[in-house]
Amino acid sequence: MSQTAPARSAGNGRAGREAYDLAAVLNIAVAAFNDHGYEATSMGMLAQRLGTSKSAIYYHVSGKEDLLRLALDRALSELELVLTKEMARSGDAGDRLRFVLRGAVEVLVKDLPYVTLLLRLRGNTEVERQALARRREFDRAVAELVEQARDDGSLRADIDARTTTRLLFGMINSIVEWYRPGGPITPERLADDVISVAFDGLATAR
Amino acid sequence: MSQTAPARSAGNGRAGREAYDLAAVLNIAVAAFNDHGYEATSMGMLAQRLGTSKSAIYYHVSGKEDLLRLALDRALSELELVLTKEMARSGDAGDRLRFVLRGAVEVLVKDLPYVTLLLRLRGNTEVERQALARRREFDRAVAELVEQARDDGSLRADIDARTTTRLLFGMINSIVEWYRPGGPITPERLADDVISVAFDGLATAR
DNA sequence: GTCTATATACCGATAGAC
DNA sequence: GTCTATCGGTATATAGAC
Repeated sequence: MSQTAPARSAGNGRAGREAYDLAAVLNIAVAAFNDHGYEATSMGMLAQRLGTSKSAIYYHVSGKEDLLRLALDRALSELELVLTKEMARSGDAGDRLRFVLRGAVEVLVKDLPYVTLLLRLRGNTEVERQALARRREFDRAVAELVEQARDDGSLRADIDARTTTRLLFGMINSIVEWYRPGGPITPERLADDVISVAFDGLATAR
Repeated sequence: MSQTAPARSAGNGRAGREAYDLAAVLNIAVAAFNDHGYEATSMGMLAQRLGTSKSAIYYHVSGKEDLLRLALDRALSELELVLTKEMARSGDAGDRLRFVLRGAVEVLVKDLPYVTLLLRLRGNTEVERQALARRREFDRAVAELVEQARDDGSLRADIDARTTTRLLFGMINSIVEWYRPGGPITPERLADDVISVAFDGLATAR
């Protein structure tokens, strides 16, 4: 666990310096993990990027795995929030599926480095395995929506639901490998394009 | 470089034992790299999986990075072969694009562990960076096909070609994360489904 | 070709001064 | 809160016997 538990409460006056530090450490760490891979990133490299020493980092977090855990929790919480919002909606399964996919793209863009880290997990440690379990649960919930949409007749039924879900996620998740905010494509346009390609395909309109 | 250069020449009589050994080492290594990540895989782990010692491995290859280089070369050579075959074909750009995508899916399934390793590279070492450069060249060639197909009118033009190519690859490449040969979906069916979803979309036929 | 033993370097993490 | 110095462990890779 982090040694600076109140770090997440923002706007706590002058004591906010600690919160900024933890956030800065986490941002730098996630960027380094994504650049070189989690295992290939040493605490020494993080210290170098932060312009401090290894010990200074250990004051803020209990270790390298703690940084990973905090980062993954942020990504997973944001994704799970999309499902929470979805459950409060009306509409048929097709509409709700579109809502979730759009929400996933938005989270992916908003917290790009954090979601990138999540999507590259290999399950080497217990922290990673627990994160993967949470991610699988998210995937399972979306897969259920896909099945409902299929039963409703809004999705084609000649391809099985599991394959459909996986190809959908494959397309969406791959966004972290190339999309960079601030480029020519806005997040809204990106979400539109993804959903349009997924549902209507690339071929010229029939 | 490998110390057993003639290892690739198959069918060389009784001396074929060395070839088998190198192939076995490579297969085990690639599997381990995919399970734990390249950096997180130690030579000791490979020795354990092979039932020998670290030194025995160093007799066959010059080091851990040599194993990575051999594995990536195999995956890249197979993918590049698809483009070579494509250039000898006639037909419009749309047909040729479908041919390349189908070929990519087939290579991906046939050499699943090797392509998986390729797709997970981070570019930490020179070997990885050179492999990434070759992969980018492959991607660029396919992107060119996409543009031609767009100009021909066989692909929709309301989404830019780069985004189209990336979403296509995202869907195809994600196959390594879930597809397992020997399951209920044959490679041919998989290729059909991927191309069908990519071109016609998931929505019920209009 | 494979083994044990080891050289050398770097890893994550800690101690203790300031 | 950050520093230098260092611990114990493990990594890649090699030496030399067999």
